[in-house]
Amino acid sequence: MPQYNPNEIEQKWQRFWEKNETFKATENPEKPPYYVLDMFPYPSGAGLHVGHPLGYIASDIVARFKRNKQFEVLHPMGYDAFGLPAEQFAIDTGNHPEGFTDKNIARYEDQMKKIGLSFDWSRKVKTSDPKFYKWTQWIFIQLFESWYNPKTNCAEHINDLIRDFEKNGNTYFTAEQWNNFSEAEQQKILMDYRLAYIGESEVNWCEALGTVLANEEVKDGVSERGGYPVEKRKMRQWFLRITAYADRLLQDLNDIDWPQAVKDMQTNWIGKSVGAEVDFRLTPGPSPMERGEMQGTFVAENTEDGRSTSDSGSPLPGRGAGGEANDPGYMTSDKTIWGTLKTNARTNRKEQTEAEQILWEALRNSKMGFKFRRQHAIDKYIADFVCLEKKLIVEVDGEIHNSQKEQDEFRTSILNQIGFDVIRFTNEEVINDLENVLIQIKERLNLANGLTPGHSPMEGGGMQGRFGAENTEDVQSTSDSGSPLSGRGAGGEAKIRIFTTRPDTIFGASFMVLAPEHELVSVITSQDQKSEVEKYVAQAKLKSERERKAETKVSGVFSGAYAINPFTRKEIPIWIADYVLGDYGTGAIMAVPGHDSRDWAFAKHFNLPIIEVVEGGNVEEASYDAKEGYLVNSDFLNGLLVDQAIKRAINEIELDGLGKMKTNYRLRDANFSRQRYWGEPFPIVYKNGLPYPVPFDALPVELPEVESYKPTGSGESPLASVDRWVNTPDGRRETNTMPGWAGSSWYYLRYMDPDNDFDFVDKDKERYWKNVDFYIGGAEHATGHLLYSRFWNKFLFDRGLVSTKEPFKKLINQGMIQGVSQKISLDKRINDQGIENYYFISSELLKDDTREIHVDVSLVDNSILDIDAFIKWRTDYKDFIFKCEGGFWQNGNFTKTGEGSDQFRTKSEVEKMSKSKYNVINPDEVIEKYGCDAFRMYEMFLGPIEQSKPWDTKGIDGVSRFLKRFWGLFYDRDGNWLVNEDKPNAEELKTLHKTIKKIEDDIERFNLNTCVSSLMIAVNDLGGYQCHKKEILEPLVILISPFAPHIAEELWEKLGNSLSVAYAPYPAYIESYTAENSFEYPVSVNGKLRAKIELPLSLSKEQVEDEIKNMDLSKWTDGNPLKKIIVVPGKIVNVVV
RNA sequence: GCGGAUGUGGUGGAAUUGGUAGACACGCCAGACUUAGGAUCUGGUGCCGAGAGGUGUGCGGGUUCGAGUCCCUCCUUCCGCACCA
Repeated sequence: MPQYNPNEIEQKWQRFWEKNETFKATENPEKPPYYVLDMFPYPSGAGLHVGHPLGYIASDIVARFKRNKQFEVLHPMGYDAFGLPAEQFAIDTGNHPEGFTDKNIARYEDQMKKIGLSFDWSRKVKTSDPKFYKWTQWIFIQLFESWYNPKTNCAEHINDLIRDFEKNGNTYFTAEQWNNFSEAEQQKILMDYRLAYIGESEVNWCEALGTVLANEEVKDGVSERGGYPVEKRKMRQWFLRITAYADRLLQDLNDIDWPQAVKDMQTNWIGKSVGAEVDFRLTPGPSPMERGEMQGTFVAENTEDGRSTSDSGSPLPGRGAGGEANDPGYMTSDKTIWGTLKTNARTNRKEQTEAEQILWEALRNSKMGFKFRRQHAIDKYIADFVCLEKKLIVEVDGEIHNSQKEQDEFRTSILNQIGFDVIRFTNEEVINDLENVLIQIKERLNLANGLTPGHSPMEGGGMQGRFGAENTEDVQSTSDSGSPLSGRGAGGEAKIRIFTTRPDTIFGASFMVLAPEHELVSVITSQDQKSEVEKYVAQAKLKSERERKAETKVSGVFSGAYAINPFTRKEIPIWIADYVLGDYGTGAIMAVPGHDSRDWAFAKHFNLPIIEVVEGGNVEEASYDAKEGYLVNSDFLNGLLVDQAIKRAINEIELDGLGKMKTNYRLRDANFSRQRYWGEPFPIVYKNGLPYPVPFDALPVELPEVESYKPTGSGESPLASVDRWVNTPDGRRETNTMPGWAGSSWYYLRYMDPDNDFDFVDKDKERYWKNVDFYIGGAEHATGHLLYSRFWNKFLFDRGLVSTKEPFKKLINQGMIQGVSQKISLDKRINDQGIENYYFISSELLKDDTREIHVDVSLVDNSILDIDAFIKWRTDYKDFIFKCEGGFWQNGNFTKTGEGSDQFRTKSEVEKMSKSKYNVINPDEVIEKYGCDAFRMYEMFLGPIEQSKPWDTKGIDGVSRFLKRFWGLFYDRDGNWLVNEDKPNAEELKTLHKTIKKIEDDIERFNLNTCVSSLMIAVNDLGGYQCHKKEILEPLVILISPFAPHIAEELWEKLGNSLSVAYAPYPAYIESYTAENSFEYPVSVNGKLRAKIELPLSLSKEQVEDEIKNMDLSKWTDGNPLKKIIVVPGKIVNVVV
């Protein structure tokens, strides 16, 4: 084969590799393992464009290099096959998404194989394959059957927790109580601990489409398809308790070699802030109660989504101090407002409704077997009827309650927390069917039987309340904060709990701010401010999240209430403002305008006092936010540095019982449910409404065939309509499916052992490969996939299922390849007859105000437009004039009008590669023309992998020529074999060994662009020496093989080797060959390069100095004496005059 | 606003610990071979200047014998987060 014919040899070797399974990895104990992985591709219908292979080529080079370095290399590829485009295709066409997906996969694979990537295709996985998702389901069951033990900081089997409950109980219940709980009660409690749990969260519901939409399907508040309105709707969802791992996910970032940008993004996403929670007491000011208002009006306002920062939000109830929960039963009312409550209660008793009167007659005098009281104050509320012994509250609601369900729910949840069961009836129920009402009350009383009254919030129906309150998307999971109404009982005073990261500045807290959705807003608001506050809160609710984000101006309203700064003892006003977020911290802050810019802006706007407590700025001019400087105006903190003051303040706060040190996270638990067909079914069956995992031998739970992929209209997934699948002898199946990231969270483990039917990965194999050594992919996965996989991996590690803490040791984000668009300009001229004439104008004649249109890049060569091809493509322009410097073209004829070129030039611009810009480069075509070795090398040659850079097809000529020159070292133009057995000379050896060193160093650092350069230099040098020596060329073939594997295999074979070059040992670098014995020193005078002098490298500094002194430098020294000579051996000489 | 990245010839980029700025390649210019050139080969190519020389890594300042590289201020472009207490 005389001429270099890339297409021929590339096909030959690709077939060879496939047939011989050249890249099949084994768990070879003789070799060190190296795992190279590309991020899991989702096979989209569009196939690959030149941007996609960048990462694949880079990782392939690393994989091939490591094989030459005698590592056992695992380099697999597979597909993240579940996803929205396939779902949408199925909905649109009625065809099964699997066929669509498989077709796309085939296309992807075909393209990847043409690039000569050295994947071990025998390990291919596909997430939608039941053999794969069997184990995704299995891992889900492991999560379901695990809880996070905060004491060991480790996930443990839920059975360990159950055993502990059976033996020791927990803060809320005794062992005996636990053992007497019904199965349902136990399961509900355990749900608060499981790492996979059911909660409730808001989804994007589109009524018109009858379906739930993903965030990316919603644009500007309407559905992307059709533009229908989208509203938030609460749905029961599965969640994964990633928040339990928040701190470890953060800490272990230190141990992995990832781009700082990705680490920063994860750090930011987890959002840890350490500070203190501090209770601020309210001053005993006027409250709604004292104004004799009805109970309904002073029910604390519920947050919009039912979320509270209360203890009920904690998934780990056992963790907290739990103090508030153990209040003695006799203290049923809030002391601060007892006076008011008493008055109200008396009034209410006099003004009983008909229904209340009827019920009272049935309950009074222990007619039900237990003593009931009516209009009795409990906490901040007045209960219609209460049985204190059984802690059962009975409420009778009139019409008004229909409109305040949310408030009632909140009230119920608060009462549940302090241990009361609440049962509610309407007036009608009591009047029309008293008997049924009494039966229900009786049942509730019996349910509470056997429990010691008055101790646990978990007992009886209380659990339901707990559970209900917990099921919000934004569970403040890692929070173990107490109720916002804490302090009941213990202190007997109303408090507002704030979170601050700057407890040192507490003496500078001159006001407080509550989020508009804070539950105490309506409780504390004074009569005078009531209407204004209500108006503000209503406005804040109306504002969409978008508007609230866009809003920059300061807004807020005074509540009329005051609190006492626990350190200054001064009264400070409480404001309501939406710059404080309801779902972060406690939804309330102490405002320190001197040292927080937002507080400062607020204080300035509303003319509130600004107190300096840290020296270093001018708080009249701006807040001083820096954590540097000494404390002033702060009593016992005066003179301390900020760091010391923070510690001292927290210490003091804890000693005084005002609060405690506290860590907050922004991270939220991960929603794991999708209302879709095309995803992994949950291995869950509901018995009596409680979820149970299916037994192991029932796995995988396969996706059933469905009649239609269309949305059900009810918000449920299409699976819900398959009765025969949904209904099992054991109960009803979960009909949600798992999200796209389920499979991708652990796929890297499956590659280690893809066909195992008995385990998700064999333990020994997992211990051999451990984790991914080198991972490459796009930066868009920084906080999604990369965080979830770390979480799953840590979980599996905790449970002893994998052996490493982190899944991906080294990570690189590849940049994008941008397109170079070509544009031509359309100009307009009005001729004598006043008719508008449009014509195109060559770019060098360009004026500013022309209209530009994109031209397909294939019609442009070197910014010269092929006009004939253009008008063939866009026939609507066929009669247009194309004006050039020397004349114009029209209908294929050129009319010369003057001097200059007849070429029509385009304007180029770097843009994203996209169809609409006609700048997409198809790798298939490039490979067809230049060969895939040239394509691979050029992609690397463009620049550093991490950077985005434009694709310039012209540039590929450079590497194409290089490969031909390289070939030319082996064959002459007539196809004669040139390689000889001559001994290489020193120069040739130097070239070879410098290259060996350079390639090795650069690949280890992932500088693949400079590798290509150094190979070019080597080939240029050897070409210059006319070197055709086997001793030089054979090692060079190995050096080039990771980059251009096909040409390397071909020449390797021609050199007489029978085995693939893929496993040839990387040549050893021998330093002595590269040693120089002399150096041409650049000599600069006062830092400016003036002369050069060739000197032996063996000379000492002093000897070099002597040589310099003997030089004639007078031209540049102006006759001034040499002050100093600086000699850097082997580098430079600088003469100072 | 906060955080990160980035800025070097006409273009992509190189310069690994502070030591000859512009490697390698594209493009361009000139030449050779050729019926031809969108093939191949040779030479040249930061800018200003005829030259000597001057000047030059986003702007301005600093440290140093010496700065693309270190420090400070500001700016450009891109990405991420966005009232996180």
